[in-house]
Amino acid sequence: MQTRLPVLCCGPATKPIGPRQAGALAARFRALADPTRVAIVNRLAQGECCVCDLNAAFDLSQPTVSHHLKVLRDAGLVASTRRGTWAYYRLVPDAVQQLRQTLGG
Amino acid sequence: MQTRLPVLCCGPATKPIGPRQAGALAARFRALADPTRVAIVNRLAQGECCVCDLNAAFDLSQPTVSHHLKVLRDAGLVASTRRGTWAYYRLVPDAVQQLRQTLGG
DNA sequence: TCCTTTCATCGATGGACGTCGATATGAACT
DNA sequence: AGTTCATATCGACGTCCATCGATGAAAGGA
Repeated sequence: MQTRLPVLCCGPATKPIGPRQAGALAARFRALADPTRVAIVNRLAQGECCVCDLNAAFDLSQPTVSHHLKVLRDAGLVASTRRGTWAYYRLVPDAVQQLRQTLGG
Repeated sequence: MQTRLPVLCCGPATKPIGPRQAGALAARFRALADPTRVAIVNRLAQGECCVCDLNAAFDLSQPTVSHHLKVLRDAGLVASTRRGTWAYYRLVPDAVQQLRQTLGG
């Protein structure tokens, strides 16, 4: 897609970004702007996980957890696979790394 | 403060985080969950900047820009210094780097 | 002291978000 | 088909947020 990312922190070659890129970056950061979603991402960082485990872990209603998973999916931070009855979620490493590079990696 | 940070992405030693840490991390990410604030941080990454320049740059009302600066200040991502009539804002590199490490540094 | 400039704060408003119960979808098993 | 379990979607409600105009506070100059 794009070879270089704009950097938000103090690299030696910091470049200005336009409104579109700022909006795209903000949308991704917004997906992490909720404690439940941060915890979900942290959990998925330990490996693939099915929704039923997440439902049991977070003391929230099942629709609420499903909603947060959708937000993370729409942001491209996680992906899901249906295997039989259960749906398994996993991190999308490239997306997380892209955010990290944005912060000055 | 703390020697090690929880990591949200695919490091080899990813550790689970508690609700408090998840809330603190989400609060910081929320400070970046707005296009204007992402653009402000990107602008400050190029060096110190006074508020009047930011007001001119973002086509928003002066109170709105001031509000965003306060959000970033409360999150610890930027700091300000008053010199004479003008207030100068700058990035807090440690805070940004901390977020970066959270994403898998 | 009065005026101007710069920035922060206040109060209000419209829209977005997190949460839930109810319901729909979809897969496995009898 | 009918039943049960696992997820997703829908609709509603309360709260938070971005934005604005108006106002306050602080500094410098006439």
